[in-house]
Amino acid sequence: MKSEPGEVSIDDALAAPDQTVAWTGVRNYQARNFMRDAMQPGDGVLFYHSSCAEPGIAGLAEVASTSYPDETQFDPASHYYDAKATRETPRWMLVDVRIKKKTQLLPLAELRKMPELGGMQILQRGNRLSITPVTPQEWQTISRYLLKK
DNA sequence: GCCAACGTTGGC
DNA sequence: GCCAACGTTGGC
Repeated sequence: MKSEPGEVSIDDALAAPDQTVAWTGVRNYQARNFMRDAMQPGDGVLFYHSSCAEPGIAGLAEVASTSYPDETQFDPASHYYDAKATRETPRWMLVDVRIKKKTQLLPLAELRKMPELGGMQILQRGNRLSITPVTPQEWQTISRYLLKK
């Protein structure tokens, strides 16, 4: 899951109550559908810093809730306000994400050097989705790399 | 700041 | 439903 550290960094998430943040601001249907339909509490999350000086994986997290409406869609003062969304028929759903471990940054450039990750969705040309699935093999490769001393 | 790639919008 | 125009993402 991508986050711009200028908005919510892994340190921001660590400082939040219960190390948990609501994943607000997703306004892409595919990404929303992953949160709404595919994610379960306890699922592993790679916390990725995007649009910053050093893009890459900053730590390990987990899905900490089932999906529920993103409050920011109802708030006219929010950058993420959506006039077409109502409380009766919300358009944007999110999940809570709890940080489990901040790690050394695993930079995008390093990810690209790992042959086992050649098929990883986030590394594909033109990928822009802020939430993408990770295969068990990719998870193994990355979490081992992150947790090794 | 550039720009490739992709998503969304809206006229027809 | 098509598709051109426009907006956004995100690495570099």
